[in-house]
Amino acid sequence: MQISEVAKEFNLTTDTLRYYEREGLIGPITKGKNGIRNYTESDLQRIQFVKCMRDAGLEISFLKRYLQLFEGGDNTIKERREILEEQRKILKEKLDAMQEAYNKLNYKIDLYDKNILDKKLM
Amino acid sequence: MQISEVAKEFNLTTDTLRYYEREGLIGPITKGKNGIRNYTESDLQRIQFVKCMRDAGLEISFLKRYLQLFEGGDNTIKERREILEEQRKILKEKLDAMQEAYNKLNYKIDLYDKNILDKKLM
DNA sequence: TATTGACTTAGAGCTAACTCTAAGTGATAT
DNA sequence: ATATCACTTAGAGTTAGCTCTAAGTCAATA
Repeated sequence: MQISEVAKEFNLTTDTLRYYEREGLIGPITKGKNGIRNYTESDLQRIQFVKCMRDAGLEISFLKRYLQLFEGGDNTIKERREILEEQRKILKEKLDAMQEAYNKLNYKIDLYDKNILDKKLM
Repeated sequence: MQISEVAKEFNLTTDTLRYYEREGLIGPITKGKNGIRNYTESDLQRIQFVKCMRDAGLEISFLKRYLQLFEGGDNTIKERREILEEQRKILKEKLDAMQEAYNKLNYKIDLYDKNILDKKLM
């Protein structure tokens, strides 16, 4: 599969895909003798994972470290687990903060609908 | 209330508080004749709102626009409601993406705990 | 054969949101 | 009186994560 198709499939730009590769999040993608990237099924699986985690706001540096450990084989399992747990904790905190803001927005919109705005509160 | 106390209370830096003021998210904070900022109760309420929304990832440009409309009085109510709704939608999408990643992390950690790792999956 | 269009590279540029620096003021503690 | 400390300003610097530019290759179509 060619880079533009992959980009389309995952709603990324080709620049971003090459950038992720440079950063070591994916690949290196094998190239035909014309130098053109050809993405395999397992490349796509990896991109899917990266995309999901990036959409949730996980940092590239974390993903890079985790995926490098993954390449490192079974003796990295313990550390991998730790990293995942640490990221889960960070994610949970963000989720809670966002849920709080979401509730607040809902409440506010409700006040607008009921026309009972307190002029002192934003 | 003095800037450093406010910073402590909301877990922000004094730099950030002055930055928010420059950007028009809060204030202008009134100053004593020595030029030192003195935050009022209503300044704190506003900072609380801004902090909550920023923690959820809402952009400064949105907050600025919303709060300026707020200053504009009752004839901005319609537009304010629209902005809130637009931001709620964006927030909902992010929340969903994060929930998905969170579930995936939970699942993965579970696999690590049960020692049933598929070597092909990250 | 000429041009179009997708691909390649290295590296520069951009944006949001801070964060820091330098130079200065003014009140309090020794 | 001198030093310390929190505050002030304008403006420069930083970071993450892209995003764009320029120059070039190659295959397919007019």
